[in-house]
Amino acid sequence: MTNIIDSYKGSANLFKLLGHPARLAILTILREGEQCVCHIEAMLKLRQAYISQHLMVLKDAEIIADRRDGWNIYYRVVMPEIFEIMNIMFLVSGRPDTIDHAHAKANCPCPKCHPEKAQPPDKGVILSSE
Amino acid sequence: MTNIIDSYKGSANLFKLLGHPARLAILTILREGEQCVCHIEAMLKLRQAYISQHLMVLKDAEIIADRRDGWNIYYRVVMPEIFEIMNIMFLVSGRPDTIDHAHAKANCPCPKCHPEKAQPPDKGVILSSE
DNA sequence: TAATCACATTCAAGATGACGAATATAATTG
DNA sequence: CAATTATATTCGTCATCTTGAATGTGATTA
Repeated sequence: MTNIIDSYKGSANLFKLLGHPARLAILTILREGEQCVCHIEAMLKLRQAYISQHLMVLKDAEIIADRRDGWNIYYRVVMPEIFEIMNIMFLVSGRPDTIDHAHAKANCPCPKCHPEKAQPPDKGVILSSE
Repeated sequence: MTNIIDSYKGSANLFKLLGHPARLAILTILREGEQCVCHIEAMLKLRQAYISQHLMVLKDAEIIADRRDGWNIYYRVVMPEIFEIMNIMFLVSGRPDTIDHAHAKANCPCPKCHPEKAQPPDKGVILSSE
């Protein structure tokens, strides 16, 4: 523990998590704010279980956190410095640091992507309740 | 290749290289300029062959480059952005981004660490015979 | 040219990570 | 409560990474 090498383990472990293209893609999707799993699924066209596995890894490392809202679970980044790191790396690697969400919204069933379904108009239009 | 995930592979591969404590330590040692392998060896107290293996990996990725001078081979970082990335990560992980070279110089036999041997003042005076 | 020095390379076993398949769970709806 | 929806977890196999041991190589010196 008093070893020089060991003192780099924490940083190395975080870098290791960033060393996977799917996880970099997921984090980029979360750059503009929280998103549900189905949105990520629609964006990346990867199996849901596979995405969940990566989300679990990122959550264990406390890079992201989740929040449930009804059927959906929304993930968000809670370690914003990660984006600064990614920015520089994307610059070096010649990769744009943003990603287009538009085309995914059509395929994502969550209420965030379909606000018109969020408050079913025929339910009795409760504009303000308790 | 037209895949979103694939477009992150380049960045991911670089992150993967940073995902190893020994490599982070080596890069930190090179932060202040080129160093020979024996210096890194003296700093980290790791086997020479092991260090060479990591240096090879970093060189293949064109993060570092080498230069031979007599018996010694000096390595230097040729991708300075890597330090900006490491700076941020070390800040997040609570690790100082510098490393003390002083104690290693005593154990490193290279002429850079022992300038007095670099230019023998008088070749005739042999204080201790072989 | 043989010995020495600094460093590189190869090999192999063990450890870790990736990822598909199948299954489980919590919230919601009817 | 049963069915459905969104998401999580477990398991097993295959691939990659790690790391020690042994050995090879180029530059230098005697």
